[in-house]
This record gives sequence, structure tokens and C-alpha cells, in this order.
Amino acid sequence: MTEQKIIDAGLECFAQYGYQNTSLSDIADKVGIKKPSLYNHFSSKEAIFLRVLEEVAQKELEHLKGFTEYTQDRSIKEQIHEVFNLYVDHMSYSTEGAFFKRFTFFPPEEFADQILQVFLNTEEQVIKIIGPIFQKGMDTGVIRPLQLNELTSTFYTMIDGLFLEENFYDRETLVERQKASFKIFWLGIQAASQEG
Amino acid sequence: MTEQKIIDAGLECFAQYGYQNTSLSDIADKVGIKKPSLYNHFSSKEAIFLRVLEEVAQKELEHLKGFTEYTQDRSIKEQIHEVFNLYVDHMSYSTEGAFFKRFTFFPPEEFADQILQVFLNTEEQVIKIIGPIFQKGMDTGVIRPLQLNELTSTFYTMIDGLFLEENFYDRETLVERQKASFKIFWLGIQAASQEG
DNA sequence: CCTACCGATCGGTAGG
DNA sequence: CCTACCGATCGGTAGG
Repeated sequence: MTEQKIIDAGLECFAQYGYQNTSLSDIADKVGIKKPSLYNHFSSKEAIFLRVLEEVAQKELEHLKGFTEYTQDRSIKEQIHEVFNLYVDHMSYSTEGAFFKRFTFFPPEEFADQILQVFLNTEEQVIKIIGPIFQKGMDTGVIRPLQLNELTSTFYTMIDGLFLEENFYDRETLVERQKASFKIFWLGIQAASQEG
Repeated sequence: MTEQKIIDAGLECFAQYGYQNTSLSDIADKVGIKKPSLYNHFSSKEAIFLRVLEEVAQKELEHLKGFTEYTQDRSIKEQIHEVFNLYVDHMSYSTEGAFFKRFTFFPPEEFADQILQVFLNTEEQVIKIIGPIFQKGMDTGVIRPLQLNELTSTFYTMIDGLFLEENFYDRETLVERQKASFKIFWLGIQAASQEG
């Protein structure tokens, strides 16, 4: 279906070039039609962008919900590490991640409200997944007593930092940084009695 | 001097709107001249951008060098905390920080090489400042034995994450996140014998 | 430093 | 879904 092709092409162009830097001709070329034909499916460039944003938001939430399946029957540390790695990898190496990164960090003014909402929904979803794991860790004495939002916000800040750095470093360096961050994060939150 | 006014106006516009989204008319308006008059001082839009980039890079390095003065005669933890706060605050609340953030994270293709170079120089400078402090911390047994680049890269990743998040949260929330990140970072790197 | 203007490209429309 | 075209805006130039 052409409409879906336009959304897919828009996602790739917007993720790679940004909003202003993507022309309707770019999208049309990728779909294999002429620019004016886009208007049979969408009323404006803004409308295309908003549909892409909508799809990305929905896909992200679904993708995140899938994380819970991976983290059964593992130690607290392994569960946290798994969510950490899954999320960083997804954000670093998928087109949706690139789109999400670009537009949550530098939203065009006219879409700022909708984009902020998507960001906050996503963070809420991540905290819904990771929060209970941290809480259980504290309850069982594996994690030192800290405020839950200290744990979740630091967790999130490290992820934000890592997928920013994806813009500069080669994959090997990134993997090293990812390992180092998680290592020090875990050393910081583990209960003193667990050291060894 | 008009040339300096153009550089200053360019800095503000590029930082706020990005490269493509800043027109030469925007810059000229801010300076108080007409667009063609810009060409008495610069040969192209690219030339203006590159001069702005050059200035920002130079200012950043000078600013970072000033950090060393703040960190005399303090404990290792206080020194690290001070550099952390100074750097995050500077990147979050200055125009140079906004410029630096935007263009190191999403460089226009035609400037990618120069921008990457500026980023790497800056990181090198930060590591030059913070590296010896970490090393001394390990040597004196205040910081647990870790690889130096594990310390510096995690330190840098947290800073990257925080000044990304500046785009979403109000100042109060940011200050809380900044505190939480440093707290857990320090817990992660301090020697076990220092716990209390 | 200005007015006047250029070719190119943009988002979008007319009309079929 | 196309060709042909619009008004606006862009970076940049001519000429004074």
C-alpha cells in the first residue's frame, strides 16, 4: 500500500536528514512516485511527519513491552543488565532509534508538544519495566537502599549518554563504554554486603 | 566590529535553529545590516559557520582549562564532583553549550569532519583534567582499582546523558537527576574501605 | 554598506 | 497517479 510506503520512506528520511532537510521529493523518490502524488495520501508534509511520529511511538511501546519476556528467571543484576543492553542496542542500531533520538533531542518547534509527549510516554514505559526490578532488588537486599527515582533516573541518564555517543565512536568503542557504564552503575547500586 | 557581530549572531542562530534552519537574513537582521552586506566579511554561509565553530572550539578549550583552578586543595571526591557540575552546568546553560550539543550530535554532513575533530579535542581536554584526579584517587586508595578509561568514559557518558536531558526536564528535575547520577557514580567508584 | 536581482529549490495546487 | 505550474524563500551576485 502506497500510504505505508510513504510512512516508511518518511521514517528513513526524517531519521537520517531531519525534518527541514527532508524534502517531499526525497520521500516521493524513495516511494517511486512523483511529489504531487503524495497529496493523494497526506494533506501536508506536517501530516506525514505526524503519522511517522505516531507509528514510531506505537512501535517503541510495543517493542519495550516485549522486554519483560526476556527478563524472567534471572538474577536481579542480569535482568537490569539485559534491559540496559536491549534498550541501548535498539536505540543505537535501529531506524526508529535514530528517528527517536533526533526528534526527541532537537524537536522542530511546531511538533515540540507531541514529541515531548512521546518521550515521556516512553520513559514511563521503561520505568514501568525497570522500576519493579530495582524495587525487588532493594527488598531482597541485593541493591543498597536508595530512592527508587535515583535508580531509575541514573539508569536512564546513562542510556541517554550512550546513545548520544553512538554518533562519534565506532561500534567497538561503544561496546566498551557500555560495559564500563554498566559495571560502575552496578557497583554503585549493589548492596555493600554483596561485594566480592 | 561587524565581523565579530556576525560571528556572535551566527552562534546564537545556529545554536537555536541549526544550520539549514538559519538563513543569512536571520543573521543579518540580528547584526542590523542587510543580507548582501554579510559578503563583505565572509565568502559564504559555510564560511560563517566554520568561523563560529572555530571560535566555539577555542572558547571551550579555554573554559575547560580554567577548571583546574577550581579544583585545588579539595578532596578527590570534591574535585571530581566540581568538574562534573561545572561541565554539566556550562553545557546546559550557555549558548556555546547549546551550539556544541546540537552540532556534535547532529552534524550537517559537509562539516562532519571538522565537528568530530572539535568533539575529540574537547573530550581529550576533559580527560586531561579529570584523568589525573581519578588516578590519584586510585593511588591513594580512595577510588577502587578500575581501569582509568572505565572511569573517564563512564564519567563522560553521564555528562552526555545529562545535557541531553536538558531538552526535556525543568531545571529542578535536572538538578535532581544530576545529583542522583553523581551519587551513584561515586558509590560505584569509591573504594569499599571508604564506605560509611 | 545598500537596492535590485539571479537561479534553484521548497511546499503545495490546478487540472486532468 | 501524472505534468505543469504557483508564490515564497533560499544562498549568492551585480553594480554602485
